[in-house]
Amino acid sequence: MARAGVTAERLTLAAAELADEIGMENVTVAALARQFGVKDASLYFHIRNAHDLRVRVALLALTELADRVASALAGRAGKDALVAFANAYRGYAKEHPGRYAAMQIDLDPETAAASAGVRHAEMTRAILRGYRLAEPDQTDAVRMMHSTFHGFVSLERTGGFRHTPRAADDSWARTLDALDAVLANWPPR
Amino acid sequence: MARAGVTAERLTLAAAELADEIGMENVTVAALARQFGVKDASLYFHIRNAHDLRVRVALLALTELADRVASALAGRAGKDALVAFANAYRGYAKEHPGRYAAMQIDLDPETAAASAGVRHAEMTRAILRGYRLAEPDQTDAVRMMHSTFHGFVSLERTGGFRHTPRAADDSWARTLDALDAVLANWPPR
DNA sequence: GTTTTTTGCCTAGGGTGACTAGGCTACTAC
DNA sequence: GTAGTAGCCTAGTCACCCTAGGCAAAAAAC
Repeated sequence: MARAGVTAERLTLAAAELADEIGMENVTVAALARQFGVKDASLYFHIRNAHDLRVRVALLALTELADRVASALAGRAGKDALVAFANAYRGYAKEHPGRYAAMQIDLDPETAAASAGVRHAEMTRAILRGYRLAEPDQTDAVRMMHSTFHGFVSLERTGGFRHTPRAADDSWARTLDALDAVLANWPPR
Repeated sequence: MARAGVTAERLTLAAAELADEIGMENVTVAALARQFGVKDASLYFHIRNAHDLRVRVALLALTELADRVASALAGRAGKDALVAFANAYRGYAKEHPGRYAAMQIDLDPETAAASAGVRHAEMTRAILRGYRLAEPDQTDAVRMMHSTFHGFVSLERTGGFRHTPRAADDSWARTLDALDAVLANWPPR
């Protein structure tokens, strides 16, 4: 019997692609095994369990997103950097809804600390250097930025903007304008 | 054999409470049946299927949240109203994490249109009257507000703020300050 | 107050998915 | 070549979702 050549990496990538196609909630060990022409039991040689698989997809997505954001950010500063970051973030979520969904599972603290999530935080802080915010304002601003991006993308994806005709793209652009304005003029305590 | 007195409403409420205790992903038809001392097959007399149950919990949560926000908003205007809305929203999510998670499934358009979600939108717009924003800025601002609230609560819940010592409460308060500032001074096109 | 209808719950059973134990076989290293 | 190990297998358990069909309790009709 020929071997299928399954590895944890190939499984993770296939799971990510499957997630983008059919939704993360439909990515099962059994479905993945079918894709590889292999019995589901065989996959447990490469992954610990279904949760482990989901964590791997989440880490993959975090890394991919961080890479994308990093290259979008190269050579930019100020509002330019803010917009580039935001568009890279939203673009990734739109192109890879399944991967984006996978990112939302909560990782245990050690895993999270070792993930590309920390690169996100660093890059967000880097943007804020253009706005000259001191701690603790900087942390608050990072959190607000992240909240806005994630919230917008998340609501857009679940159809939260459907009931109003206004295009999401336009609201997104204006939201970034507003975010830039408030970062440039962060309210004093 | 005595009847258990199961109704769709009681099932929905029990499912919501179960969700808050053990997480929405663990709310199963089987678990719910056990709570009522009944066989799982019996529940299908009251609910169509597992998805129907989740939708019911989502609608319940949307209504509860809208009620809570409405009473928090009574008699307030301007930043006062903004903060009251935001705190009611975040408070509900913190007290009822399972219900909040249930709210995130995407409803089909008709169901969403008939849900309490529209009340949320109305109330958000009501707040913005204090800031005198005309369309389409108003829609953009509504979306930004909602994104910020949802994003913050969502990140907080999945532990996105764990790696920085700054208290989430403080960042929340400052985020609301920033939101108030940007609404009061919405950037011109 | 009996009959009829409806309602609420049951048992039985099929389908899918997660996972374990234990076996066989193809590569790898010596 | 032989030993070991890595990759895949079958077989089987358990949980959950859901349907079909039966029976008894409650409600409605007479």
